Amino acid sequence: MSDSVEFRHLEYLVAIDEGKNFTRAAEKLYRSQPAISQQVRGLEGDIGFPIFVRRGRDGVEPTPAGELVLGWARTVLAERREIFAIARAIHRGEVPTLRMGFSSFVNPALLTTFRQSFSELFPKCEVVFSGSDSAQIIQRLSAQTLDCAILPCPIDSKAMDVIPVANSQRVVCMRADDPLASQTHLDVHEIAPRIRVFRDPELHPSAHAHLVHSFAEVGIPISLANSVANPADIQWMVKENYGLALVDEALSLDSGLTTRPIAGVNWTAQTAFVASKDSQHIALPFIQKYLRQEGLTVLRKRPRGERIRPRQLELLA
Amino acid sequence: MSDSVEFRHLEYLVAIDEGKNFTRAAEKLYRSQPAISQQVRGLEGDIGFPIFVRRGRDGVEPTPAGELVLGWARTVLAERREIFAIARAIHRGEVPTLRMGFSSFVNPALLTTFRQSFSELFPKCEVVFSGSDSAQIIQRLSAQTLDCAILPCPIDSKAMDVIPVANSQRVVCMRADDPLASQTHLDVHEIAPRIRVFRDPELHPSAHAHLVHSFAEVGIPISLANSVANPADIQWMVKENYGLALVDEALSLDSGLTTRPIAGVNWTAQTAFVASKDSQHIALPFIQKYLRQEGLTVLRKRPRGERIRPRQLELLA
DNA sequence: AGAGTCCAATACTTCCTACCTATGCCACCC
DNA sequence: GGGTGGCATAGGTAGGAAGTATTGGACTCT
Repeated sequence: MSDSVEFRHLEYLVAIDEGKNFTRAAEKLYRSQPAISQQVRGLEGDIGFPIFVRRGRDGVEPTPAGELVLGWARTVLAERREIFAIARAIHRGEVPTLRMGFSSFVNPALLTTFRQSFSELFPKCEVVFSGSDSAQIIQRLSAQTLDCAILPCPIDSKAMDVIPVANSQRVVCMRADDPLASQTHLDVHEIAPRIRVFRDPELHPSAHAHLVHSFAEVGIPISLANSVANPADIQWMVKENYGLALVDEALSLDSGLTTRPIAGVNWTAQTAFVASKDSQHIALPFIQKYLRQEGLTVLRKRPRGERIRPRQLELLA
Repeated sequence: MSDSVEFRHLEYLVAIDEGKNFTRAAEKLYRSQPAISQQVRGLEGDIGFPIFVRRGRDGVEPTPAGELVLGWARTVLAERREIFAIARAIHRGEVPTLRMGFSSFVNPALLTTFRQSFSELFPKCEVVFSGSDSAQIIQRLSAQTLDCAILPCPIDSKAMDVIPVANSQRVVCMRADDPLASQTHLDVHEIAPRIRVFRDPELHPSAHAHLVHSFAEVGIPISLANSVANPADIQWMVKENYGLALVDEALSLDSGLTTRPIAGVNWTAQTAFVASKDSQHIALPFIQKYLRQEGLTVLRKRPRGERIRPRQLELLA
């Protein structure tokens, strides 16, 4: 039935659809017009339905079924080019080192997971990581000195392709001997004025704006106090009693510190895989496609034939 | 380069990989062993790298580059079967009516969007909708008397494929003349005891559990009061002063009612496209694939060649 | 109405190549 | 050393993809 359909046919179909006419398609394909005609007729015979409606002088037009086939044909032809380009690069050991940026505020486990998955897919390819602040990373993505990054959301640059990969709770970080530590949940109004350690707003303006917005929703205007550039400094400042801080619940804490969730809010930190839309790294389209389809935690080699299903858990977030 | 790669080659590669040996693959394909050998050699010559390492008596094994190609080959061969089966069904007007369930609590705009998108992709195919409660819908999905559904999350049945399609804020529904309506944001502790109109817990136990959990997080044990089976009844009860209710912000309100957001919480209602994993409807795999890749709002015919990017907005939720 | 045009389909030929059979070659094993 | 399992090579054949030449249908313009 469809077993006789070859890539050749798909190329013809797409050319015809683009040219709106068999003759023009034939020229584009460096074939004679009858060659195209015959192939398409033969194909339509095999599959059992017409792809195009012939309108004589008005050219040809895809049928509804043809539309479906054409859409698929285009993507599958693009995939063929892409896959073999990548595979050839893998074989030659020419997959260029993937230069990956990350903000110090993302959960390091994500980087590890990514690295593992990536090296299973691209065995001979290196990854180098550069940790910095979001603004800097995004600038380097634009400048093509980084290929991709794992960053906290939101990312509002229109030039970036953003794929969410994780979502975790924000909790209050405090000294273990803080009186508040006796409570299992904290009241947002009670702790808000004490939160005085922030990520430097300039290092990720949109994330800061988001935070301000979150506080505003609770009716609390925040006064920016101390700001830091990385989680270690947060912990140091909290320990030295400069104030409380909001941190990712996955953050591994120094001794003497603890965290508590906040009652009444559901503040989460979303983390995303980010790459410039016009980035050149050959593996990127492939990585993005799979991240989109299967998420970060499952981007890995699997037993044959198995299809991973999205995990329901994520929906509970 | 890769232009000479045909589906025939991919079939051979997959058969070889499955049989671990050219000879067995040849038998399975009803070809002679040299035919396979030659095709693979020719292919490897064209693309410029080997797909298999020949280990003599120990059979063959894919190279790293080969692994990548094989993975793609399998999916693309499956797609070919699927696409032509669907396209043929479209042509014959044989795409069976899609029986779609929905909970009365989902935003009706989602159903409209879905229906529009669907009828653009499958022009001759009907959709029939059955509105009911989640528990009932899920049961009917299992019983194969429905093909798919749009339901509020969470869905915990392991037998269901769940694809999130929308996420919206939960707000408090009240009479327009309620004293609280003078506030732009409500305090969760203040309104919690007054929320006395709920969706019937039995109609969607996991969603109810989720709600209870949300309240517990704010330190409020909820006492189940009045329960209803649809949003119209919610509005009626609120109007008749039975209590306040949590509703979707997209809900269109009767006159005399209004809604207000709650400060300090970020309660959202996620809605998902749900189908039984062993559902038979021919169009489902196709629909799911596209929902996963492009989401519900963009599942529609687009100008040629354009690729839709996921919208950054969603990340801000 | 008739000539001109645009385009797909048909008829027939040519030539390529996928496949076949037969055989060779290599590695491993009793 | 002979047997065996497995891929590669050689040479022939037939099916089919592509080419040339031509027909046929639909529309346009004079």
